[in-house]
Order: sequence, then C-alpha cells, then structure tokens
Amino acid sequence: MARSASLPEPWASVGDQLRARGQRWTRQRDAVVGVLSRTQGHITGAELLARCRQVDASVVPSTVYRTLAALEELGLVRHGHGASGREEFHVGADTEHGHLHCDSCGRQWEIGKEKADAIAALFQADGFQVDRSHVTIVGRCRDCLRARKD
Amino acid sequence: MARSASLPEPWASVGDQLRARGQRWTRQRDAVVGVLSRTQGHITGAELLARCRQVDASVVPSTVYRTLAALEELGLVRHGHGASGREEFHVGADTEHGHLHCDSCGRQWEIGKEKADAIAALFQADGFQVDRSHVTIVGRCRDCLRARKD
DNA sequence: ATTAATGCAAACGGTTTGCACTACT
DNA sequence: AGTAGTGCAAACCGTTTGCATTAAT
Repeated sequence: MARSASLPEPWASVGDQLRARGQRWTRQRDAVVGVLSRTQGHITGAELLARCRQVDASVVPSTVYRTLAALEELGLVRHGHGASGREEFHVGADTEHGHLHCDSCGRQWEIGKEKADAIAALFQADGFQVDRSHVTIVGRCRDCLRARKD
Repeated sequence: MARSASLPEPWASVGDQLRARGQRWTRQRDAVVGVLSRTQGHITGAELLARCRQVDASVVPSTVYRTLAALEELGLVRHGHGASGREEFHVGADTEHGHLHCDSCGRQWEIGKEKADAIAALFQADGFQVDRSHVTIVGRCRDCLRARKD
C-alpha cells in the first residue's frame, strides 16, 4: 500500500517504520493513523473505533486494537487509564502525561510536566517510581464548582 | 432478619441504618458486610463477590452490586478506580484515600492524607477540586525496581 | 509465494438489567 | 399484606481470541 498521505510527523513515516520491522501498511491502519494524527492527548479504543468507522466503515474492533498494539510497540501511543476506568491511549509527541478529569462535566485536561514531576517527587522518598502517563486525577473543575455548589 | 453479629462499627449498625430508610437486612447483605468488615482499604466488585461466595455460595453478582450501591448511599463505601481500570470500592472509616499501585507486582498502598493534600494543592490554583478518594498513582515499587532493573 | 493483517464470529470479564419469586418488615 | 431484595438469565460494553481469507511485500 502507498505511503500515508502528507500527515505531520511522526505519523507520515509510520508505514515505513512498520515495513522496516517486517510489518505491513494497510488501508485500515491508514484510517487508524489518520484519526490518531487528528487526536490530541488521549482517546479510548472504543472512541477510536467509532471515528475510524466514519472514515472507513469496514474497520472492525480487532483491527483497531491490533493496530494500537503495533503503534504502541513503535512508541507512538501509550496506554493508560481514564477516570471512567476505561483503557485509554495517550497520543502525540508527548505521551508522557496524565489527566485531570472533571467528574461532573466529563471534560479532561492534560497534566503538565511540572505537576507530574511534583507528584512523582512526593513518592520518591518511598522509593516508588511514578509512571507519569498513568496519573489520573479526578475532581470538579472550576466551571462545575461555580455552576452547582452542592 | 437478626441483627448482624458483633462486628465492629460502623458495620454492626448497618442493618438498623438500612431499616431506618425502609430498606431491609438480609442474609446476603450480612455476607457482604461481613466480608467488607474484614477488608481494609479497597476491594473490587468481582473480588467481593468471590469472597462472599466462600461464605455463602448463594450470593450472586447482582446482589453484591446492589448491596454496594445501598452501602454507598449510607456512606460506608465509596467507589473509585484502580490501576487496572476496574471499578474499586474504598472501604472503612477512612474512605478518603487514594492508592499507590505497583505495575509490576500488583501490590497497593494507600496514599496518606498529607500526600493526597499535597496533590490536591497542586491543582487548587487552577480552580480544580481534587477528589482525594479517586487518586490512583501507578508505577514501580522499591522492591520491583531493585529486583529487575530493566 | 510468503505470511502479516483482516473480518468475522464467538468468547471473554465485569457489570447491569428485567422479571418472577422470596422473604423481611 | 405489602414491597424490598433476591436469583436467574439474558444483555451489556469494551476488549480479545481463533481461524479461514485477503492482500501487502
């Protein structure tokens, strides 16, 4: 299959990277990568599947999950856990981030490096090495606190 | 059904608390509460189910989950999320705690109040109110770091 | 031609539901 | 007697698997 269409790096070269490992570049993987390239931060497997289907109705769950596994081996995504308990994939150049999740409105924000480091530092004394990409902090965002003071 | 057998508070009075709300005290709920009273920290629904079955083989999933919902309304348990992504129930007088989870050996430790507060403080400036009982930090514990330096 | 990847369908695990039945109050 | 709670079975959701088929190399 042809090289993936003019996507920003690191996505443009995914096909080549896969081939270099004896793996293959397919129409379905192109669809998955296309969606991921337009995703900032994080996405669940189910969400990714749904969005891929809009692009290419033939994409099935197994393909999405197998492709995610392949991309994870390339270091292009990392899996972590969202507040809902669902598995989540961190996407983008900076996959090393956690999430701030509002319990009320469901919106999410990434946790910046400084704060992730601050959290990691808290547990360093215990000899515990924090995986920054797995940090999920749940609570109420400013807007929701203002909206309903219950 | 009879009052629950000499359990430490707050479990001993669960039956009365339920009845006061027009709800009922049953053999199955006694089994669930019995297990919870012997649980420190946290437990998943599935785990709780398994342990209840050892006590009373007739306990079925729906009963466990419905009972957990009832107990949550009484404030005796709170649900949060474990590192595996599974729903987890925080048990005990101090339900306000997060978890430190070792990715490698699977062991968990509670996060103390001071550290939970420190984490909450990090996001206070953003106007974000952290739910301390939902905090789960994943990484590698001291022992596993020592064991395999990969 | 080789063999990685796909599509399907079935199975998984944990959880939730509808409903007739049981048993607490 | 009234009705909350139960047990069952089926459905749910997201994810994973086996296997025959397709298609990238």
